[in-house]
Amino acid sequence: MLDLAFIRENPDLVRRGAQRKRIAFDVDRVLALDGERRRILLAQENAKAEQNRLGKQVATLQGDAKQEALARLKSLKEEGAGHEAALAPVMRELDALLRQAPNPPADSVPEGLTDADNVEVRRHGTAPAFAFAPKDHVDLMTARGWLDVDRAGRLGGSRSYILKGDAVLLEQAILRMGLDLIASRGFTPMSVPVLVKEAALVGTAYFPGAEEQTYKIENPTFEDQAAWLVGTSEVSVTAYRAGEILDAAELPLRYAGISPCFRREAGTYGKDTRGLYRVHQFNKVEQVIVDVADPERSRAHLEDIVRNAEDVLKALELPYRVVAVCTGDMGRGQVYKYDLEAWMPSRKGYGETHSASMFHDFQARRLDLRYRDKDGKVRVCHTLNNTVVATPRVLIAVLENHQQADGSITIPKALRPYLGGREAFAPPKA
RNA sequence: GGAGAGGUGGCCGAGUGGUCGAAGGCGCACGCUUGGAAAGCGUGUAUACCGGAAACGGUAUCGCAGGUUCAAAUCCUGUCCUCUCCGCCA
Repeated sequence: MLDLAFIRENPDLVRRGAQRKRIAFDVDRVLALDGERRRILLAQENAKAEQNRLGKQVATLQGDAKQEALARLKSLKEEGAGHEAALAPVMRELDALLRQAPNPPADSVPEGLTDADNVEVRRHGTAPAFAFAPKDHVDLMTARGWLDVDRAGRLGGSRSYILKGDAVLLEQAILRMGLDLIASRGFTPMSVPVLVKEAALVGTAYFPGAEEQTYKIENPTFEDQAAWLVGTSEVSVTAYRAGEILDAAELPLRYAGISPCFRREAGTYGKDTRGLYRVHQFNKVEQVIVDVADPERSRAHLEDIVRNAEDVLKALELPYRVVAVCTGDMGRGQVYKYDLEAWMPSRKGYGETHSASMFHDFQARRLDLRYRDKDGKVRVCHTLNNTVVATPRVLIAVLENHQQADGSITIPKALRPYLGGREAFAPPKA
């Protein structure tokens, strides 16, 4: 969410930002509503002020003077009710509009419409040149009894999967390696709720917007608001300190959330239907940073969390590239966004494995996540997040890239300590 | 699922109709005191919005929503959350 005062003072910047992101947003309507709001508010508060002043005197008054005061109070009360009635629809529309306001992208964000317009920033490693016909991860896994999609479908519907045997150990090894790496860089591991109240989704700016992509709970144990399953622990971790005024001395906060993630993937019928690329439930380690409202520091954090993710991909010995997500593909809240894409032989291309977002105060304002700076002034924080590692998608890259001519799969060195020192998975039994 | 207790400022905790944005304490900041420190003393210490160049003024906020009243932290209704006990279950 943008600050209303910011929109008031920078209407052109906001308008231009919305255009660049290809998001419809009526700045003029917001300005008109804001003016209306302030006009009514002033009248309402003046009436209320007189009411309060008079009300205090009433107790000391007698006879006619008292009756007169009471009559005046009555009319003031009616006047106040009138103002309130006039204000309500203005506020309702203004709040709704404000929640839709897109955060202007940084000047350096590449222009574009879709992910096809994203710009490659750098590339690491090269796609393996197989001297044999490489198998895709589904074949590699099925041959070993590691994957059962058919029975999973019966249990959990489409886009379900069951990992078995070494695939489970490999998955856990990858998650744990990622968690250890991020923890060693000062991020506090956090195991957080995946079942959350709607406020957390609204606060992190997923709602309104992503309701269709999110699983809603039919019978939550609380009734004050809807309950949902998060699509990423970013939601829980970023909202963790919501409503607090943080001490600048404890910033930046660095958290590493670990959780299952749930996504409905509505509207993706027929897309990525084979294998583990697009599933409804997966596991992820996520990095989140909360810091002071300083664009340069935020930018430095963004580069840091991208580097952390790159180091995970390097540890997995995967070729990858970093892309700067273009204006049309980046979403309402982000000021800048990088995707990291690992090489996936079966896709004959790079597939997204990480997504790093810099929000400035967009999420924090909704979350009411603030801090007191050196001068004692309360300010809204900046937030960022990025994947550390997510499975099973990354399994695709790991298994496919590391398959050998003899049918074995080499285990990246960084994972071996987590797999009892094994160096490779043997070829499947004939 | 059943029974009970409770939700007040950064924290503890007082407050049952106006003088309460809220006593007192702790914490924190600044100052005095001191060779230095502690103790002691003094002063200050919420957030949002509106108006104002500013000084400052106004409005709102005692879990949340609504009601009674000229006036609500205080009375009424609903609701959410937390805790304790019983039951059930992992």
